[in-house]
Amino acid sequence: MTGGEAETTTLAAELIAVVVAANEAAPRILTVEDGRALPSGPFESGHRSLQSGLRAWVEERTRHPLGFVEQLYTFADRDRMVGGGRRRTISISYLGLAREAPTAPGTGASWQDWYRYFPWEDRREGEPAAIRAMIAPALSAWAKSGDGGSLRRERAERVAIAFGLNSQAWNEELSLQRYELLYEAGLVPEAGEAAGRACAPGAPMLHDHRRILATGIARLRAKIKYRPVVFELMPPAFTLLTLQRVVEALAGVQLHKQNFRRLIARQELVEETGSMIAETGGRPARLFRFRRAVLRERAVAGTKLPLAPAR
Amino acid sequence: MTGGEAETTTLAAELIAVVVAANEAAPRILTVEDGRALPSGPFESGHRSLQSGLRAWVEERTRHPLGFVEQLYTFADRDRMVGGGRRRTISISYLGLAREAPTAPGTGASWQDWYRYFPWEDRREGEPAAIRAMIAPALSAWAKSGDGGSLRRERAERVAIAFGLNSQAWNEELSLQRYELLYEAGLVPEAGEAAGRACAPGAPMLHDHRRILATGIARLRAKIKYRPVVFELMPPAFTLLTLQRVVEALAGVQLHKQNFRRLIARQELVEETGSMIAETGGRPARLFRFRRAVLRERAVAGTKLPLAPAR
DNA sequence: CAGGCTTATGCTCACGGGAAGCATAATAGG
DNA sequence: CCTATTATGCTTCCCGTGAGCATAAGCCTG
Repeated sequence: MTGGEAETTTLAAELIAVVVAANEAAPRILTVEDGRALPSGPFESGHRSLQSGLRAWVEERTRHPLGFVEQLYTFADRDRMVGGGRRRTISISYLGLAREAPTAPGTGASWQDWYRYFPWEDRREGEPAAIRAMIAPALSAWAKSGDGGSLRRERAERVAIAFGLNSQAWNEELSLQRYELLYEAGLVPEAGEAAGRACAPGAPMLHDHRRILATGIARLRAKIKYRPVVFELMPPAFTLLTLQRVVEALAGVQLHKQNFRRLIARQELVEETGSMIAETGGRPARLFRFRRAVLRERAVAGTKLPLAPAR
Repeated sequence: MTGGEAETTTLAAELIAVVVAANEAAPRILTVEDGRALPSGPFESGHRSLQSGLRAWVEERTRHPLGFVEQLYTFADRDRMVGGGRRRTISISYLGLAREAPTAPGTGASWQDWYRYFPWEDRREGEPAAIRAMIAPALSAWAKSGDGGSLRRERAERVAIAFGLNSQAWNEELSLQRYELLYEAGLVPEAGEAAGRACAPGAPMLHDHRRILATGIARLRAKIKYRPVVFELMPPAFTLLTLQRVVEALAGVQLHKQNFRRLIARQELVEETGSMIAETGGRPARLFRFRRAVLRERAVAGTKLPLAPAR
């Protein structure tokens, strides 16, 4: 690993995208293969950079520019036989934010609610019944089945922290850890345990795409706490309640309304459009727009949302 | 980017490591080429995974295990001619934490203070003279030289935020943004501007290695605020002042002593070894060791250091 | 048209954590 | 014994956050 170009291995590179949109009801993700895979494809020599290849492709499908793109993680697949010899694939995953628009027909692309794949991540209506009824007991059983007391204790501790059991607080950023625990415990179909084994609710995906999606969820949930990225998902004008609903949909938790407004107001993230909207049957709400100026003012500094910092 | 294995491009993959150690005086980084480059090398087919290749190599040189390894960023180099055809190199950079130990002779590896490359990042003694005397004026001139008022304003704003000018607070996590500004403004040798142009102080590195190092610094400075990673850099037993000095060396700022201790104590990150040490000429200090148990207890949860969260 | 329902907004209060500083203890060196 | 230096305990002020109370302003129903 010192001298420059020694016997380098022949490799292929693949880009995988977690493209997120959102409405008040739920975050949405762009999928292919009838909802069973994330959009992905080879990194080609024509691409100027990793990111530009990804951008061009996604924008073509969604007909909307990706407002925000961020690298998630890079990993090397296990060896795969190609033709006669060995070749490894390096997969580079990205998180992108967009506005939902009809997908181009014939591409197999479609938008899906992300809680379809992770029902246990949605705590807006309180703890989902499936956690207490199935996931928690199954994970406890798995923890108890470990060899040796220290392994058992460690597993039990990880489960408690990740799922907020035993008086631990729920931390919405741990979506990846939760998926990994379920995988290790053989509670998701992707783990390929003996057929017939009971699995946690939630639609599976091909390969490790659900794992990548969990990574994207975790990253986005962490990011909205200190960067004004939610607005990439909002329409040009919106009410404060709509904004709150979208944040809640992403975070999977409910927020205190007055405090949410106070925080948004104090940071001057939005400005009034001047118009009002009355479509909810209640008092009409003012419409706001994102203050684009904050992107410059705080290009690198932060913002805050009323979600407790990750413990 | 839909169908699996279309015309994939032939690629090479390279691993680049930012390996950090630290003492009370300054953080140290592992370099090669007489301090002019970061250790790097091809990703070989023998490696089980990206990370394991990196680990093995570094541990061989430093004779110490890497306690903590984290991926930084992946990027694709511009096309490079290899033999007759085109080949692109994908570079995957990593941050690793280690304890400093003599490097194996003959490898060209050596440890260097990281402030040697980034003198402007060290504010432990207050704002370095070079910022006010040279960097700030040069960046202001660069901002004013932009075409168009909005570009000028944007540049001035970026400079002010990154370097804490105009009553902005200094944010130690912005080391990458600071380096990028200096690069854009042609104030570092790597930018390859017309020779003879005045440059900011600080030793340059080959290729884009100083940029990668800046990325590693930013990541580490952010990380120590919510994960107990500092202890990877500490000897088995240490005084609280030593711990504080190391944190200060990494963050490049001074901390309030009493508050630092209170925070460490409250989180139960350390436990007394029982012995004392008197080598400073003052009252003898108690020796502490890291409570390894917190790695399990808070495998995914956090810790806090008395560094203001990134605004 | 009154009353009820729903959503929007303003304001208060208590609590906890963080920033800064005061005060005291314990050692080495002249 | 006095001074310099470092260790440690405690207090005080301030501000952000969490949680609610109260009121405004529409729509809908009987």
